[in-house]
Amino acid sequence: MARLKSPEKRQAILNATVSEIAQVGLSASTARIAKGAELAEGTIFTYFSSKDDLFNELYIALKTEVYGRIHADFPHHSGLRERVRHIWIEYLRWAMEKPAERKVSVLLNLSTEVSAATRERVGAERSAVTQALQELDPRGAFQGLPSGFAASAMTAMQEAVMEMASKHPHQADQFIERAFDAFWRMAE
Amino acid sequence: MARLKSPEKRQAILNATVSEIAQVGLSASTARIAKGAELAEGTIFTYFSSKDDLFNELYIALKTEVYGRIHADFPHHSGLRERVRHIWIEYLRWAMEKPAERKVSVLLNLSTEVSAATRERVGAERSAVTQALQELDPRGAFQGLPSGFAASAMTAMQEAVMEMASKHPHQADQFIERAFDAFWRMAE
Amino acid sequence: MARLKSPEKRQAILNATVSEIAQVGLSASTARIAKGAELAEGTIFTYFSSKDDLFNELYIALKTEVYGRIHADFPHHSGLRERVRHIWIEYLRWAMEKPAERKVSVLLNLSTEVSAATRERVGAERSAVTQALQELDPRGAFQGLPSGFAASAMTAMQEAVMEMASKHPHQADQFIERAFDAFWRMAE
Amino acid sequence: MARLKSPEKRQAILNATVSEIAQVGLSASTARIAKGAELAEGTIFTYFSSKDDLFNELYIALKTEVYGRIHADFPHHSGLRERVRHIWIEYLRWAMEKPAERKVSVLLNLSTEVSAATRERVGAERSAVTQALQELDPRGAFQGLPSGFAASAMTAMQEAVMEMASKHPHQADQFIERAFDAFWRMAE
DNA sequence: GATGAATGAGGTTTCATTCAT
DNA sequence: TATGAATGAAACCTCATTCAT
Repeated sequence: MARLKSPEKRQAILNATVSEIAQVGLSASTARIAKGAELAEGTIFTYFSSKDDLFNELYIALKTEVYGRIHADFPHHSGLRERVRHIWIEYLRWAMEKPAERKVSVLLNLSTEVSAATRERVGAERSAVTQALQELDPRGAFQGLPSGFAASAMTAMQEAVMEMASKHPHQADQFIERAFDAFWRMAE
Repeated sequence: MARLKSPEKRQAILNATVSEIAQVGLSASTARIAKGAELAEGTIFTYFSSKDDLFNELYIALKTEVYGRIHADFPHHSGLRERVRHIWIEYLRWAMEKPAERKVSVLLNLSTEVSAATRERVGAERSAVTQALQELDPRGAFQGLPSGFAASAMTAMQEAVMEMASKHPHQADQFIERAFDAFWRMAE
Repeated sequence: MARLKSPEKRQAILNATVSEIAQVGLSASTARIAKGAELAEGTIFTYFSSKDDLFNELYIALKTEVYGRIHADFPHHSGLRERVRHIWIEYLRWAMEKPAERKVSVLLNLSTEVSAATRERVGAERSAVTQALQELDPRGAFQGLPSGFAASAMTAMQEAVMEMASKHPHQADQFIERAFDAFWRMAE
Repeated sequence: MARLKSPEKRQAILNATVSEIAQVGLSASTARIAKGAELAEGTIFTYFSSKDDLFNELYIALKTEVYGRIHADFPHHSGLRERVRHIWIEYLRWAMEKPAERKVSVLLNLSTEVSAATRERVGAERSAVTQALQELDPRGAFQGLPSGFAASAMTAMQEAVMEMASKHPHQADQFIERAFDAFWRMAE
């Protein structure tokens, strides 16, 4: 048989895509991505049917990575605060360990190139997260705000933490904890 | 004497740019922007030296618009809560009245095409805002977090409000108020 | 005002297209066509929206040229033989004067790139030709064959003449006449 | 010993090539041909040294098929009319039974990819046909026209019959006979 | 021999920018 | 100043062919 499609090359392409998008934005070219992955330009298209497909698959890979991490040792049987804190921390740790991935994730979120179908596919993978955040909705200051607001607020506050933490990386763990306390005030 | 450059045309270009970017993202082409402004393709380049320049100028125009609005009837002599509430409300009103402008503003914020110099130039225009938000830093749950965190948190929370408000536009005013209460809990 | 689109350049593109297709077939590339027309690659696309459009327009131009020539001094009031002979001669003269045009015309006829709509548009331009050829259908050996066969037979026989005439160009006029006599035998 | 090249696979490639070219023209890709033959992309190149070679071999195969059929029960000892009629009928029957093959044959005839050498090789296989058609040259209306014209005229007229017959398939046999009568008028 | 991943040249088309008008 | 045709680099993608398996 001929060579098999190599998962390593596929991953190399995804990695190179992250790195290019992080540098130049969504206008990253397939030619430069190929060069980054040390592959021929054409090879990208044996792994992804089009640039669009590549971006959608990357979106899925990134989301899967974070949610996988969050679910890995999720404290399903702990109290709400503990579960929300777990989400808070794991997400922020990932984001800080992999700033390029996180930046690309943000850009893809805003992009029209990621299809609704792709977004839906990913939604399924975050059940425990979704549930915990839904429990926040009727609590504290979130009462009277539409369902889903707590989740949005959390994501939003995490953005703020990211920004700060990237400026003071050695204090990051401390910020993460303190900022969670701030966030939790809204839920009490 | 030669004709003068017309401020109306300049503004038409900026408006068309907003509308194009809102539709297709930062890959909006100068040709389509020109068509949107009902001008010839080349005319863009008598008003802006390059596409890059256009995007930077647009960034400035958008930021100037919001901050101008916030400063217009800013309650300089009121208490902190009132001043922060004013910023909160005015920004959100602008964002909801002009969703395309806001969307473009977000995209430009994330873009590498807007230079550091441009971002600095705009910083100067937000003195009252900056000052009010700095006063938040040592308060409530923001203690122990780096200076600037409160401002980031506010921006972030406003994102969350925007998202919700765009889904339930008729209740927007109510959300804005309630969400401010939630935010303010962190500062108490 | 800016430069106007120049009919000369449009024609230069069409000519270069003929010459390229004549040499390499329908796989002629836009890059080589542009070079042949001594224009930049991009310029082709200010005159034709796509390669497909170019080929369709070329088809129309070629057909219009022949039919225009045939209709120019068409003997509308002569007998059938004279009218058919006129068509026979004028078509063959054109084909022999412009062998590349004719070759391209044949290739485009067989090509799927020329749309049905384009073919119809051209049909309208050949009224006198169509009519004369229809008068042939019930005559001589064409009786009992479907309508349109005489026209096909004529085209077909002209192909044969073309082939011979291109091998013996100095006797071409003589062949054209004699071959018409042969063709006409079928109609008597 | 190594496996032998399989004549079945070679034929499968030729068949798939016919079917692809019939559908999309001479731009048929080797990848799609391979898929049509249910073989791997690379396998084509163990049977044919290049795409060009494949097309030339296909040309030969198609011509060999028709001439083989015509020669199979050729009435060598009959009169000229009978021999020409045999050629006429057998060719048209083949063309109508295998419209894709015929279409491809026409396209390859016009193509620059089929070399002069290939065309010559095939010429040898049509001795009886060539001879019968040469006997037509000095007859009837073909007098005074160059040698070979009768053969061209016949091919040409067959094209016309094909076109009509494909539009009225159930009357095809009848057309074939009647059109032969028309053709023969030129030879009387 | 058979496979299909890998290659990179070359295809069509878009686009920011220039410049003749 | 305003126009839009002209430019050619660069974008995405296809493809014949090679070669590791």
